[in-house]
Amino acid sequence: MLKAGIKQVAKLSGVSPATVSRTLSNPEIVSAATREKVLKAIDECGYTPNRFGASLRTQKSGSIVVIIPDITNAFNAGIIRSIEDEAAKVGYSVLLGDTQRDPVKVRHYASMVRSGQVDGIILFSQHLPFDITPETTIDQLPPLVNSCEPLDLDGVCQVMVNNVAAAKEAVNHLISLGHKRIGAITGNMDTPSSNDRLTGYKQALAQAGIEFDANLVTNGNYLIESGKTATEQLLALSERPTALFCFSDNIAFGAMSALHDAGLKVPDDISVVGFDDTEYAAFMTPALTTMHQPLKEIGKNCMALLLAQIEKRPISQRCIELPIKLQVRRSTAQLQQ
Amino acid sequence: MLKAGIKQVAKLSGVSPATVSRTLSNPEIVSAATREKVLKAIDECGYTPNRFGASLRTQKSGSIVVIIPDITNAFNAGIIRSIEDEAAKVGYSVLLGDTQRDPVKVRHYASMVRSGQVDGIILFSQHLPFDITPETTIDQLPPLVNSCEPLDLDGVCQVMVNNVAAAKEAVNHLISLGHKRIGAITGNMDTPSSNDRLTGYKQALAQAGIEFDANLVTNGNYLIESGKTATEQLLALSERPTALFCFSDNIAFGAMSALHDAGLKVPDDISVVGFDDTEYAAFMTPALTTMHQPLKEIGKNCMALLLAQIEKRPISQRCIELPIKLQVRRSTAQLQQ
DNA sequence: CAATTTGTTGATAACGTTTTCATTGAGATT
DNA sequence: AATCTCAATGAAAACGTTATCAACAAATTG
Repeated sequence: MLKAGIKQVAKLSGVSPATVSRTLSNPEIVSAATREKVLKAIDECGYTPNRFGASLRTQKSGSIVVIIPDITNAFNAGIIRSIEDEAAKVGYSVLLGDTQRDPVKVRHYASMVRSGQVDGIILFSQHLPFDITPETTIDQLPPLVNSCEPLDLDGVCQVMVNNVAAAKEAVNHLISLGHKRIGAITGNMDTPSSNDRLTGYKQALAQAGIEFDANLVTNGNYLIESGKTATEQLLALSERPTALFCFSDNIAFGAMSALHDAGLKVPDDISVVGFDDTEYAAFMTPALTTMHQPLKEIGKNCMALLLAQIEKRPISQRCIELPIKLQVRRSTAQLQQ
Repeated sequence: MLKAGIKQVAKLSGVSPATVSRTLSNPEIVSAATREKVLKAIDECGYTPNRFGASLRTQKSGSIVVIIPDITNAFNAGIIRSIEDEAAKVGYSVLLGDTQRDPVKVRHYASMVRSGQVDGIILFSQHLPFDITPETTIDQLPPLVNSCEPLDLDGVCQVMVNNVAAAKEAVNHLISLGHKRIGAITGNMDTPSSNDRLTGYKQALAQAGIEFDANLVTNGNYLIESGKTATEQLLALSERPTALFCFSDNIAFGAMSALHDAGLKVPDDISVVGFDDTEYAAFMTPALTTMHQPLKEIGKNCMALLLAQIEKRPISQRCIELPIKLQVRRSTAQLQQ
């Protein structure tokens, strides 16, 4: 029951280590007879190839790291699950790079590609975790795909969602229901996603000829709590909004809580729309109207794009934009006069 | 800018590779002068030690895998975040073993310890993912800690919560409010946690002299949806329950949704208690009374116990039971006559 | 029948570390 | 002065694979 190496297997089956290796990685180039012998020996001594030996030789780790601000967030968790799923299908392992927004941790995880511990990075952040000079070209970077929070660097593989358009669609929905005083509760304003959604909000307003009122936008941080406190602030306004555009479902969840506490009925007294369409959305009371994000597709595309880079395959489209669509439920209604 | 190895550093600083290695892992045994030289050279050529070279030599990967049924679940996500945090502190990486309850994936991830890819396993499952014979002794197993869903094997390190006692406390709370017809919505009944909670439920009932009514327990699966459908079933009973004990917050969330649809007010018409105290609990309407699980502590203890095994330190207490306490909020109230 | 191709296999050399062991020289002890 | 100790270093041998290259037999071709 001692840990068996490739040499033991070789000896046991009467072939060379090379042949054992071939039997495992290129079965078709070894004769049926020897293959059988080797397989039997492997089974007999319970041999499992040592990853480090192989990796050291091939310079491939078979792992990737996903650098993500907070695994606890349902949106992030959904994507990472999809990534894990796709990675597993192609024999890759996923290292969890939960950073809690700590730049030190981000860099730590990013450095793993230098030490060879991972073959590539999926990055959910707008900050490139490397030091680069202006002369640095894209192909000097390690395999990397950037998702959801675009970083400002041409040529990097990205899988995104059009946050401006999505926000616009969300707000247009409210406008079409007769709302004019539409509050907005943002996520962290240091993220591109939140900025883009704010831009979309403004564009929708402008297009409908509604004047932008800075008092109606309150900054949150994508967390439930912030949705609640922001809503309380908005309700304290002398002229309160008749609808709320929340930049995440979590925020909407907090908002609903605050609205209930204030004795307001959704959607009769006030409409609310969320963003993400997490699994909670459909079960809120009332069921939340929200922008549906294609988590599964995001993960899938991230992994595909990363794999192409790792395997140095040509990539036709380095920038993938996934559709995001409005999921209308019961939390929005025609404005009551 | 080519990737530098230890040999380049050695040449650049005029020492041997051995000294470079020592400078990095045992700085104190190399003279200050050479240390400085080496450090300067390292900095100059941007050297990062190759993980595989080191791991091959030391037979240590510096990684662990956490095998968990579903990262999307807020409870699981909370624990894994804590594990990642603790692991990072001691220089370990966390491989994400999200299995979606697929035994094949469980075994795949478990096998990583055999291939050397990870040094240990944190397992959230009641099934041991190895083939063992009756003669197998504990110290033949790889470093392993089992959490939340106890596996039936003496001597394995475990960090647990007393689900029987916790459930009992939850139900006693309802009983103390005058409830007698208390519905239960279970999680997956193939898990020990759910069975234990059901046991606790029955014990509390028995202790209060309330007869157990099988009609009042409905099987869910820890997901929101199941909470909703289970509640609908319970409400269809000729004599419906006056309180609901939900085996997870997600279930409670689904239950609240169903109750609202049925026009019932919580807690006036029916009380609800959950289990987990996820971040959503406090913001439900009404705020959910629930059993608080110490996610952070669970993760912390898991990692500590695993590390002790990896480093072959003596372990005084192999079985850790963490306290779980009732968090009373607004979803439970005195039974109205 | 000789020449060439094809299909299998083995020997061997890396891959990049760490660690053991031996060596050196300087300072301390007799 | 001769020996001993000790700290600092280097040489070299692993760790367990895989890939290259050469070798050999068998099969095909001219």
